[in-house]
Amino acid sequence: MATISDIANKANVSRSLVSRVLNNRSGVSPENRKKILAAIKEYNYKPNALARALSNQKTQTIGVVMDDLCDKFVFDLIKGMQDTSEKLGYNIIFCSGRANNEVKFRYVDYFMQGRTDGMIAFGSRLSDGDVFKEMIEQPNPFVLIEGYIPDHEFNNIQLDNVGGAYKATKHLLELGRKKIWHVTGDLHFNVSLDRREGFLTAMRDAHADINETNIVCADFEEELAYKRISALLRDNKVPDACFAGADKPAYGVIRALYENGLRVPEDVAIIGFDDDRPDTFDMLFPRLTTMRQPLYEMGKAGVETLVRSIENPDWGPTRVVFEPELIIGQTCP
Amino acid sequence: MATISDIANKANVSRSLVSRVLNNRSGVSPENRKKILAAIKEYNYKPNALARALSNQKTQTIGVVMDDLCDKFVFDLIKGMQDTSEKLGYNIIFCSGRANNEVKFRYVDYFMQGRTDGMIAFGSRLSDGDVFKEMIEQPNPFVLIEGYIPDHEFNNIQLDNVGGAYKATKHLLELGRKKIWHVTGDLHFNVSLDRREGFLTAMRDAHADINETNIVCADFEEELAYKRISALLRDNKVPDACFAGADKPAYGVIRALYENGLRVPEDVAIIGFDDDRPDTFDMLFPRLTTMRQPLYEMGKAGVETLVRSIENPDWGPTRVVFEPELIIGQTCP
DNA sequence: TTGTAAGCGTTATCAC
DNA sequence: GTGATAACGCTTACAA
Repeated sequence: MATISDIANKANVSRSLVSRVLNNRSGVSPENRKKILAAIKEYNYKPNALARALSNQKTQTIGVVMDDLCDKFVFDLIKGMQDTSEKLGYNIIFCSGRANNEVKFRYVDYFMQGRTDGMIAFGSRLSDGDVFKEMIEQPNPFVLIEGYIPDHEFNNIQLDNVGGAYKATKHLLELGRKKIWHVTGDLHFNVSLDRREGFLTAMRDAHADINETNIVCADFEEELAYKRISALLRDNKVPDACFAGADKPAYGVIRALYENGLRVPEDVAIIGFDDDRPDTFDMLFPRLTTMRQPLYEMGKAGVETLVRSIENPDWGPTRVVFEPELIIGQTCP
Repeated sequence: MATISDIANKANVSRSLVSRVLNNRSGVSPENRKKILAAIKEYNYKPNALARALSNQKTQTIGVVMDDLCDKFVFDLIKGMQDTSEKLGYNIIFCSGRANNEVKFRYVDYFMQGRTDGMIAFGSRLSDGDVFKEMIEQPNPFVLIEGYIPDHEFNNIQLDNVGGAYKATKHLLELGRKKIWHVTGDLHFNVSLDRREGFLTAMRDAHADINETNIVCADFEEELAYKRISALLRDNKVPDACFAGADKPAYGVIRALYENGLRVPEDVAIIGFDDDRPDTFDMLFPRLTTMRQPLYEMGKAGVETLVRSIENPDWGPTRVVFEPELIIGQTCP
């Protein structure tokens, strides 16, 4: 690999002059500039980014650690982060812990060891707490999206999951439904706990009869929701509405209801969460009523917050909370 | 940020000793090792990876440029690359050009400027040719998956798209079907051209009547395939089989057929390509017969090939071609 | 076992 | 306009 010294030698000038040309600075005679550019071209020379970053103390890069890169649910988040970092002049690179804490630790460290100007972590597994604490104890700028740590101040982008679940449940109650079930997501995730809490609060606030309520856990899985709800229906238990903590299980619920001769939304109203639509066959199913999560905007806010921290270290920690929006589909009357 | 000098001062030793401790090398007295470890802990010190890489001339990192990170089709590819780089002791980071050539160029450069030990690019847009040529002209190790450049030798992981399409078409012919249509993917992608070529060759080899054949382009889109096939059916043209250059359009074809009262597979047999299943509702549709692309293995091979090039620069360029596998579903009789 | 000094490829300061 | 020289943070002969 050619270095700046090779170019300097070839052009018979000092490295400083080459550096100036590379950085488009003035103070180089036209002849020298020409010679230098020629040498750069001849050697197909590219400045070494590591050396540059070491000297500048700036990588112009944002690192993102995802819980899992392979989940179509996070596409909009990724797009929001990409578009925004693009606009703000930062490179953005992604990696994922594959739902494995040890790997996640490694990548947090990886980014923090000077390779990026700051990092963003996404996820809300309860077990992420350790990883997040690691981030708090080091000096690089960072932003947590979705995840949080109690009793600490840091850059944080959140969705109001409790409030969203409350709103969804209230919507069902206002439709006159009484026997409302709740299918939770994986309870190892904070979002699931929060949504359950919002559901219960709304029920209590409305003095709804919790005796008729069944809460089942479905791990965000369509199939599991299908099985658990089917089992309840076989017991001759029947709700008149169901709030699912995510869209995938909501679809499982619908399938179980169909197979038991129940109509949606006439017999049972359904609300999901996330606005995470199936990628094909939209057309053959009722469009799900759901709480939309503004993922694109959350990604955008994450990058903006991070860049502000990078470029203006004196800004205090920023917390942004987004509100989920009720998307009216065809599964509520 | 604490540096190695800070630790050395704190522990009252030289930087070399600290370096030895950091790299788990012998030649440090127990007392000094202890003092050094204490200082590291106290300062929460992390060695700067850039400085280290600059000195070592090794980043222990693989960079991957995807055409688009936000496409669930590439999940298995990503997993294959992640698992394999994990096993081989490399960090792996991803970025995507968002189907934008200029951005893709930037990220190829980004990785090549010393930030990674080598890189992998995935994609087969015809317009990628320029980006790929850029890669050929620089000295860092790299692997192209799916993409290729005529008349050049380099590390390349390929799927035999021509052969796969040939096999798929032959399968339909052997079922006794004669009026076979082909729905292509986006023709700005090499894979689409190759699959069309395989289709045509198989038809010619079987002396099938091409007059009855309709070839329509569907850009990998379910909806577009639906529209174009619907239009043909309205013209009272009816096939007895259809080979789709991807699974998404295959589903669009099925929908159009259903709406026109045609049964699958009785009236029309369907084969897709990619084994790219819809994420929900599998159960309500006939399982598609398709040509499976071993994406996980391709990702694995990509990383293995790259690491071999990195660690053994004398190895010549390696080309690996995978064969698609016919997956029997319910859309062929 | 320990420390000095040179080197990795840049940038920036400051004489000339 | 130009070129030494030091600095960025780390590794590694080599000498002590």
